[in-house]
Amino acid sequence: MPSTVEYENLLRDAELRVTQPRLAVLDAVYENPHADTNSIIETVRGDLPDVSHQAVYDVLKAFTDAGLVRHIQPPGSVARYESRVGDNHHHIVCRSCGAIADVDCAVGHAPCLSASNDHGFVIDEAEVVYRGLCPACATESSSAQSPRKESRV
Amino acid sequence: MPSTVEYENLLRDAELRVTQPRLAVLDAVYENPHADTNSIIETVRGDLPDVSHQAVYDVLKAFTDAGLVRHIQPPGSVARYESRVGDNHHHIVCRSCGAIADVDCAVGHAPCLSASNDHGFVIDEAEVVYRGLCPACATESSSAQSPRKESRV
DNA sequence: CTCTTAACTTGATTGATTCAAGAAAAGCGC
DNA sequence: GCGCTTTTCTTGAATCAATCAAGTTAAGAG
Repeated sequence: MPSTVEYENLLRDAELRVTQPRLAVLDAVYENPHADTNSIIETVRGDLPDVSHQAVYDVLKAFTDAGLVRHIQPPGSVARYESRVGDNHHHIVCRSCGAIADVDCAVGHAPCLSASNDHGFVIDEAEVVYRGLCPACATESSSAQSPRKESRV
Repeated sequence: MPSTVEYENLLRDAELRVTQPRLAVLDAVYENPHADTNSIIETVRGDLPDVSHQAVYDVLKAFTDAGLVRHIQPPGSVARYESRVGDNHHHIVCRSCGAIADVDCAVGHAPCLSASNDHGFVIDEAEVVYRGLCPACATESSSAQSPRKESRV
């Protein structure tokens, strides 16, 4: 949880003006990993009740362009944002509840960058989305041997 | 390009009723790899001008559930569909023009399934999205050495 | 040929995201 | 500190993929 001063420095280093909405959005993204835009808007309004949704959209776009936050788009979900940038990490999405967790690269160095047939494309990045069950949902579906109720999967 | 009879068999094998809209959608997906829903609707209407968009949505969902087609959601794009199913292949998306191509697994067997820290998730699939430049856009941006104009990347 | 059920049509609705125009305020130089 | 310029924010509307709902049609079983 960086301090306000640290947030201000982050903004200034990125050559972005320091404003209340921006500080609040930055804090919201740091405090809520993988939050969607709407959650961020609500979190921001906890501090600044009158911030417009448009401002948050604008700020998130500015942050993404500046590399301050990362914009991810898990299949079946709306846009989400995270503060962890600069490393090559991926995500796992729970099929059942949609929970998202960070996953470091399996192999130390960019793992899947070597495609077998790249069709002449110049590949510079590989993003991996793992699918599976989060601990809670996995426990639920495997331990719920009693067929009394449909386990929501 | 499978024949109509082959399409019919595909449908029957999947325990789906054979209808004109379904045959047309199936053909559209086979003929237009990675087409988005709207393109499919337009293609289908080339054969059957009065098909409703809702029918196409319904059919695509039924096909996806039955495993006849695969539903993909490249970041920054609407839903797309492809007929290549059953193998573990991935996609490369051009940053510049959005073109999509298939990419076989780098390593023969599910390449990135071994995450270093899975947070207790039970991982059963890994989908890789490669980002880069398609041959056309790569040529454009690298051969344009003259700095007269901003190369759009 | 009839019946049942799945599929399709029509029309409205949702909801994330974007667009547009004007008002506010950040940070510059003075 | 003070005004100026530019960016940022507010307000309000629009877009568009996707979904929902209710009624009609037609596929396939018997």
